[in-house]
Amino acid sequence: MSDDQLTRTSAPSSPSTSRVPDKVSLDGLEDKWDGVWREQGTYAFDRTKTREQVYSIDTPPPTVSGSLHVGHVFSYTHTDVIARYQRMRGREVFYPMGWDDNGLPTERRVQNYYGVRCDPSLPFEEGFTPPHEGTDGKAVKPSDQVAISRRNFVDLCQRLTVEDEQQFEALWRHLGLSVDWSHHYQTIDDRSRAVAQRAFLRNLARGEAYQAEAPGLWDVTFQTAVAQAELEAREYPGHFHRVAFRKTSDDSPVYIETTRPELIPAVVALIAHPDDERYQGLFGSTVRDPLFDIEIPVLAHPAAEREKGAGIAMCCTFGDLTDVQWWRELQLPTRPVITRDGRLATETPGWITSSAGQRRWVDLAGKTAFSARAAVVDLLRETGDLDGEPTATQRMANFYEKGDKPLEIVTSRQWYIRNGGRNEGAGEGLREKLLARGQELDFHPEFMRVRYENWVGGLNGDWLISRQRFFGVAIPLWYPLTAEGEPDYDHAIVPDESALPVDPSSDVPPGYTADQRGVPGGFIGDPDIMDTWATSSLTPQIAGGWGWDEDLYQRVFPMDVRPQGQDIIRTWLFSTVVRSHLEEGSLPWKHAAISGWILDPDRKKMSKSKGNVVTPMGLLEQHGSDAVRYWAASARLGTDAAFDEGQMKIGRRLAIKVLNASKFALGFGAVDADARVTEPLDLAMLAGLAQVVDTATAALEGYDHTRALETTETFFWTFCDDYLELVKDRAYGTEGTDPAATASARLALATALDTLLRLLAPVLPFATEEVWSWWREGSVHRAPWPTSAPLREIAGDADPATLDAAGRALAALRKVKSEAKVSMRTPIVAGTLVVPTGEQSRVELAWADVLAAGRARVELAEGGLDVATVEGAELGEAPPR
RNA sequence: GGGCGAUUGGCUCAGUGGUAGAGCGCCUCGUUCACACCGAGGAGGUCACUGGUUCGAACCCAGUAUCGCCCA
Repeated sequence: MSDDQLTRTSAPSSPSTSRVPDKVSLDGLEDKWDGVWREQGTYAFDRTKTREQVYSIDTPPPTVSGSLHVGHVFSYTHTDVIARYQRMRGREVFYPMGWDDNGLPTERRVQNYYGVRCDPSLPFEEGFTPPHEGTDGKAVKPSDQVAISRRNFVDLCQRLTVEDEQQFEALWRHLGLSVDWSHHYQTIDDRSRAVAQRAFLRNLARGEAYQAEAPGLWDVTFQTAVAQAELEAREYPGHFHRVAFRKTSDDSPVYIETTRPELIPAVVALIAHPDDERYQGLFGSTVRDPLFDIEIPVLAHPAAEREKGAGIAMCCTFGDLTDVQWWRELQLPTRPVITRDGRLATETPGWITSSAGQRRWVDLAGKTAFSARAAVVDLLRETGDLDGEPTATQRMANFYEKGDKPLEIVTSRQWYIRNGGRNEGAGEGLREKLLARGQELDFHPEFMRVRYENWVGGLNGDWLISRQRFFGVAIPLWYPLTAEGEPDYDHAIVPDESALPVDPSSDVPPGYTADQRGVPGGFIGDPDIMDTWATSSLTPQIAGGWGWDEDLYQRVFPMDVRPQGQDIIRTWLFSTVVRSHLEEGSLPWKHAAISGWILDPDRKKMSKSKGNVVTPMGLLEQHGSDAVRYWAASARLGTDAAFDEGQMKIGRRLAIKVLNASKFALGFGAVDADARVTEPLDLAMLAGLAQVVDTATAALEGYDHTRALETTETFFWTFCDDYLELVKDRAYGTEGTDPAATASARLALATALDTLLRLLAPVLPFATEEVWSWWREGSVHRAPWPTSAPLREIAGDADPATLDAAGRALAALRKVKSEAKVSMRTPIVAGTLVVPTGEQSRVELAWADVLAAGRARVELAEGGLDVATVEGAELGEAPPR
């Protein structure tokens, strides 16, 4: 530590040559340094630090049952650059890693990997052995899957995710993420489940969680309710069917157009726009449907689209969300025909009373929506009420993001959490408060804020959190059973917080005994689990120890930054803001750092389904982790980046350059203790470096790692190509060189290197650490971030332009040789170097170095040209090798 | 349909009012003791388009086109 303090405020201590290797290489640095960092606890979080001293990161927990792809490497590198910078700035960085192993992706992966499926009605089987251990990615057909109990299934989920997590950790370590691996969590582990359940119970106690029997979006494939945040609107092919309804008064036809004729038995009204002149006479009258003799009113509502189809719509239970709106606002009856498996009910609905209608229903009962549609069309052809042929159309339909059938709308009892989507009860004014939270949050880049605002502004309901799945965090409630054996949902039984996590399907609620489960007068557990976001929205609380390590929690919450992708602003970011607002009355973090997409060379988003994903580990091994990190760090937050292996090669080149230039700069042995930087060129270089330090620091403070890297990199290449060449002879102490000038060069080299290594450390942790180990104690990643003050102290009023001018002068000398097609070792024995007007005095300051580096004996003059040139150059003989 | 972002040399991208930049690629040359996973030099662009503001526009304003994304 004292060594670090020394380097920060004064010239670096003397480099020792003993540890500079003869041959340098990037190969093997990842394993070498990961091992050292692990052993020395380089990234261990010191929990004695106070909140002001801590920089805390709410790391995205990757979905462990998926596979990591290049996009993960990309965005996680952005976070790590921030983490490393903040650590060097002196903040104690809280950088945990979580695994998201809760939810449908894990369920599906377990089904495929082990060849099983969950049947909650089955009993637990001790010592169960699954039929498969990995199926090479091939899905086992559902009919061949072995049905097992929920507990057996969950056991397999946890078994598999442990294996996946090991692979993920290995990749992150290889990439060099400076995570404290002792702080890790799984979204399905006991603590996460306890946090999710505790937060839910507190929402419940404050009235922010409520249950409702309401129409909701339902996926018939997965047989679960779906929240607004999980919707995806997609084009879906269908047909418009022009169907005649009959006026009750005179049997004359009223034509409607529908894409879902199978819902005719669920019709509750025909609805047109109140201003639509065509239907003024019909409002208030009734019509009958053509097949089932259901009498329905014709009503007016402004949501009816006049331009669409016939301008009058069939309102059913429920074809789309507009139907739900009409049902609610016009207080229409409920006539559900679609069941939760997506089929029409088997029993004849009570509202179909005519014998003809009942006969027709028999043709439809139990059919899928798709088959029923065909059957209805046949019936309409028979009765002659289908006008013309159905015409093809593309309509927008709502899909569950992981599903491939359009969502149905079914009525069910579900739990909701207030999120500002309904302005009532505990949700009153909530939307505005959450919009204000969005204003409070620093988005990087700033324009990502509008995605948050668009989403919050467009919410049309509260957050539905119940999911009818098996693997997840259970809703921690039981319901008393009445004497008739019916659940009393209004008097939910809650567990004590100290008992969390609970599993209502096996745990017994307070005040009951196990044998009362399912018995009249006894109890029943809520069978559902929570939406995965209901847990993931609490990652700051989970990672921070909310409820089980309050001491830690108060040191890290609210966190400093949430890094994440732009695609989940509406889900993860928003839901986390909601939970933190409800629970803590604050934002969960100060900053949101939003990474862009990785695009393949055709500018398409890279994804597994497109088959263009590259394996991250292979990439790291091929190019080296520093190289891949360089590519990632070259892309700014919020900006999509091309997958560009060329950029990785440039990164590799830079990392190798760091090793080689360091070898040179450190290769002169110890610098005398009384050495001073005195030569104008050396002072100018350090003055330029001071500017770079300021620019890079300001950029990183503003979450602009790209600018920091670019500035540092540009300077570093000038340092290598010009400065090193210019001072080489002097640094070597070539015969006739003033020893003080030699000492000046050597000290300046060491000073600059010390600073450059620290500037590059966040992006190139392996190469910089390797070099640091040659001549420094401890880790560069725990060294202080450089400041410009000590550099300026040395450089005084030196002008960085001196180095630029000297570099251009040297280039002019090189050009002479290049155009003469001779070796750079060839001397220039005569001529005049003419530099642009005003530059002569600068070049003079470094004239001896310029002549030495250019192997030149020429005069110096200035003239009107804007580039330095050599006039009357005479070349000598290249010295023999 | 509304919104956000992008459009600069073959490629990937910097550049927010003052004479167009970098790297890669390309061409030419060079085994110099830090570096051939190298070095040096060079060629290459009417800054998507149309108007406007300004002494001056890649940059500001209005509109158009194309691409990507978000929301309906």
